[in-house]
Amino acid sequence: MRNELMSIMARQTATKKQEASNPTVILESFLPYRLNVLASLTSNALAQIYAERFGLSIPAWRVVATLGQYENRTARDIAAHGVMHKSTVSRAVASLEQRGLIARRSNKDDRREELLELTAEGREIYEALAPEALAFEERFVSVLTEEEQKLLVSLVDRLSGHARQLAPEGEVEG
Amino acid sequence: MRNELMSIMARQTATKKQEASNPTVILESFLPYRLNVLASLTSNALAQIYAERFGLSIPAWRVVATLGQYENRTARDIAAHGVMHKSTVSRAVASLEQRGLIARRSNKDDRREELLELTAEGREIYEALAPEALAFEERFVSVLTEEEQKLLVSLVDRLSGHARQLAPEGEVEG
DNA sequence: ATCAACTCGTTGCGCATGCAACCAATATGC
DNA sequence: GCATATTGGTTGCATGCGCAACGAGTTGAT
Repeated sequence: MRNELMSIMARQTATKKQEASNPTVILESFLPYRLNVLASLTSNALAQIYAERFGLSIPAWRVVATLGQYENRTARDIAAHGVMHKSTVSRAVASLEQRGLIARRSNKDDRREELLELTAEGREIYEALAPEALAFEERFVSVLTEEEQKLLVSLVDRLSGHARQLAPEGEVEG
Repeated sequence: MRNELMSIMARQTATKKQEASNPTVILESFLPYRLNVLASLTSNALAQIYAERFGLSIPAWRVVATLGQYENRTARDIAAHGVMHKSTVSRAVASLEQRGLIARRSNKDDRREELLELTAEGREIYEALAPEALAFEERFVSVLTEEEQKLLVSLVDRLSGHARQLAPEGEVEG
């Protein structure tokens, strides 16, 4: 069962021979690398949809997607959930507001934070975008069985939870 | 079994109610999103190791890691394998060469491409880095059983292979 | 009530990134 | 053989990013 990545790299079978004292990172099975590569592949592909068709950056799409699913949420929530820097979210929010796709109303109980929500126009875009995103995902995961898909999500869940714990408190969202 | 991500977002159980005509992307089970978040978490954590301790950027680390595993490879190979833009790799290679960590020799058979390899100093850094990277990975995946780890890699394999096919030819590496 | 510590969000700055144009070398068509 | 297309790699440019500093609001201690 030949796989793609091997075929790219392994012109000869020229993998460095392993000496006991010199551990080698095998990129093909090194999860941080593999996960990043896979994430890039999916990001790039998905980004085409919402960039070309709707003029949204990745952070902007995430804000819209979050507010599409949760009626309202703060910038901080969105940043933490998506492991984005707060300045990234701030700028995405600013541009979406300027385009009239989202609105902010400051929370009476804590006037530092502002609750964000989609405008009617914003929701229109979301409702155009969501089916495309779901269709993309479906194509993307179609190589896996239903069971495998669920399994994958649960593995990713557990890894993400664990990774968040490993990350020192402040480091993730700046 | 409460999970981390839910606890961040689900203050109330305020998920938008689903109407038949308005599909909603559930971010918690939307794989492109989840994979990117997980990749960010691991990248950020790993990056601390090779940035702070060895002054390497992510692309630079990838070049070093590739040449540590495969004796020599071209910039193009490295870019394609890691789904990086060729200009990103070009600059990483330039800086590594300037620091004396890698060397290039142009291929006699095709003088457009240059084979890259670690210098002695480069290999020293690799050999210091590799065990740390492996130790990090071990901690990272320690929430999974051995079987689950293998399973995950194989799922990622299949998804990556499939995603590479979906990506229009030129789009991935510019 | 006051002051320090903390939090949400914004912004100036420097740097890295992707894009597109480019050069040199090779491959392809005629 | 010659012109054209393609490929590996570099670079100028504009954009986006993370960082760190900041303002405004809140919390907690005294």
